[in-house]
Amino acid sequence: MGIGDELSERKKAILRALIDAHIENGEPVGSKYLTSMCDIGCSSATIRNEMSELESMGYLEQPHTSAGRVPSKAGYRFYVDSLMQAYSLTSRELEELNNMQRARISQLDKMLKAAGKLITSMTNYPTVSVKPKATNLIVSCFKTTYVDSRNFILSMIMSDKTVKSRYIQSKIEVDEEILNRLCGVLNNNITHRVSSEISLPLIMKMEADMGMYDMLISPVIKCVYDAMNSDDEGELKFEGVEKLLEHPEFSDVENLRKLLSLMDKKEEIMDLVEKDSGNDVSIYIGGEGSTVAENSSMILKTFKVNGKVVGAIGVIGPQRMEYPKVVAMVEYLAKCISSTIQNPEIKELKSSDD
Amino acid sequence: MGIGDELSERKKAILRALIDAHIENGEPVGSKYLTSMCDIGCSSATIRNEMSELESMGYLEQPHTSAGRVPSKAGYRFYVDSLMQAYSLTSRELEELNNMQRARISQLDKMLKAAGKLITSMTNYPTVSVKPKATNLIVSCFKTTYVDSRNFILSMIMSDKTVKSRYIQSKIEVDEEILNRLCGVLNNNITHRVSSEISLPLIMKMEADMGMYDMLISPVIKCVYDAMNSDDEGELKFEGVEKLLEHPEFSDVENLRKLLSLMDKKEEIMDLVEKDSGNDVSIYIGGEGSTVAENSSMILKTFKVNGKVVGAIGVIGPQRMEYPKVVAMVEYLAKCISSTIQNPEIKELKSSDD
DNA sequence: ATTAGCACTTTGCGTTATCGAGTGCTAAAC
DNA sequence: GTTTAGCACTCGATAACGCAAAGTGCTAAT
Repeated sequence: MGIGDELSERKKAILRALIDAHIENGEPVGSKYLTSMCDIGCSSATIRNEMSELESMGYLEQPHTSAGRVPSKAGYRFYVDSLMQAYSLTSRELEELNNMQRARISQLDKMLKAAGKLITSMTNYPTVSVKPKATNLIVSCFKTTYVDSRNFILSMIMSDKTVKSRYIQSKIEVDEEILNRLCGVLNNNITHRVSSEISLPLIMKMEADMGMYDMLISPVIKCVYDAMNSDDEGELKFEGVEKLLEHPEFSDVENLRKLLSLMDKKEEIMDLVEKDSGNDVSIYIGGEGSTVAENSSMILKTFKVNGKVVGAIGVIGPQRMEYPKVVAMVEYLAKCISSTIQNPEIKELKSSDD
Repeated sequence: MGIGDELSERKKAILRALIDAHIENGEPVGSKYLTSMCDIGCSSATIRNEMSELESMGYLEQPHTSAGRVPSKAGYRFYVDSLMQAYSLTSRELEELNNMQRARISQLDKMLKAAGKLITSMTNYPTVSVKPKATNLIVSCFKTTYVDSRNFILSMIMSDKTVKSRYIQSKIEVDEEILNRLCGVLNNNITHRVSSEISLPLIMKMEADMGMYDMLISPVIKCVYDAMNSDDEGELKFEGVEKLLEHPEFSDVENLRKLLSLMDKKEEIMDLVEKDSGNDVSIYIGGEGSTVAENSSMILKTFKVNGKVVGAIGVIGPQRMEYPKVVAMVEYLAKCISSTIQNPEIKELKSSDD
């Protein structure tokens, strides 16, 4: 880190107390207030001097000459990195979080959605959830299932082990044997190919392979295409945006607009997530040059499976955020989600005993 | 209707011109402005008299004594029902709309999402899309597909003809015969039952039926449960909320908060959609007693298949909305979507991972 | 090195005055 | 009888002013 090393213990204590106070009541904090509320063993004059130095070091800012101090971006940065005290979840909160975990939803999106709702309701900040684009999604195996002479199911086991199914109503009569043949043709020609490789000649070859049943190919190919490309885009979702309005910093619509500009920055956020180490909760303090707007912050936890990012969840809010609490909750829920997606088969089989 | 019948043609013309003007520039409209801009053949004094009457009839309101008039809720109501002129889409707009239609996405959710993005970008209002809860979703047929000795796919054809699939990793070795047996047990015991009917005794009976393979039942049942309940909730999504900030009425956060309270009124909106005739675009002018907040409006078009509501799409915004344009666009897109879902060549609405 | 005391600065707020837009009303004109 | 011109009136918006409160920075004393 290095940042903040030059600070004396007293400066750190003052900075911490000041930011805590500011987070709590939202107003600039003055020297008098600090002396009365916290027991740093010195008078307001001393604190004034210290604050003045903290300001010239870049950790604090003064809205105007005769106001108290407010944390700067660097101040918040140092606070979240080294200063803030871990929040320990109350038993009431733990209970709520565990309730959600007990629901044991099997699909990542649903899990993220449920977690998002929970975090939003518990913190009063909107949740952001990210699902990165599934790059190079390919079908590793086709299966057909006969339903009746006009209907069958096409199941595709994708390279990421998910299954996609399509119910297909056929124009011509089919039977199990024809479906097996179709399945074979698909497996021979399409598996292990990315969607751009499905060329017209290839399609024609498959139609030829199907002989008099060539009509089956075209609707099926359409489904395959659809399935391969459906996740391609990646998703960025916000839940509970309305909660922002309860925070006083957003009574100025301009602030709100700046923060919500995030909603249009899908690509940038995907990048952030992609680059994230994933080991820990990341805190982005907004400001110039950053994806997150001035006066805003984003807290994100990404999930990796086999070293690949498969999703992320977190909250957005004003820079003046209850970091300790939010971090604790995101961390806890993330741990639950991680353990669920890390070893899914165990989960599936274990669910009997609860 | 009846409402507005007592209005002379001149009153109607004045009301229409006034609302048009107000929608355009957002400010209270005075008599002078009306005479100069529109050619109703009379002077400002006459218009003043007419406006005064329109006000006492409830169609107009005066923010304060010395301001122009503003449409009341009833005024807007009458305007959208009878007064406003149809907006004809420009060729540029039609082109954009058709582009989207050409993409021909097969799944309703995806289609709604794409349509929503388009409407939002073309109108600058947020889109709302609704998917009602799938009531009494039951499995009408189970199919199993063998992958290898440790893995198989469970496909469920639901009562609404959609297919859901789950990829299951088994703790014990399986083969096609065992899977067929599992499939039979499931079909015998679960099909045509709603999820609440899947009781513990039933599960135990199925485990008994499976003999030494009873361990398979529990993970499978969990998937079944999951599938039956996954759509149960219904969905209410908002896209492009940030667009609201560009409209001056929302520089007062209070207005924004009121409008966005919709985001928490899932049930009420579902109700509205459920009760909607579905024949036409519905315009909800907000106000007391209504789900939609004061000063806000919602435009919705619902889709029915076989007389059952399967979804809805529309926009929300300030009461001062460009109704003609928005209605035209929603109507057009809705027509496209309807025709696509009415005759689905390939019917697929849900797969295991999206 | 710390602190008490004080002058200084700046915001917020309430008061007042002025301006302008738009109405309602009355009396004249069509 | 309907329409119109003219005018007094009302009310919000804006700016100017002064005052009080909060908080600082600095100086001098501890």
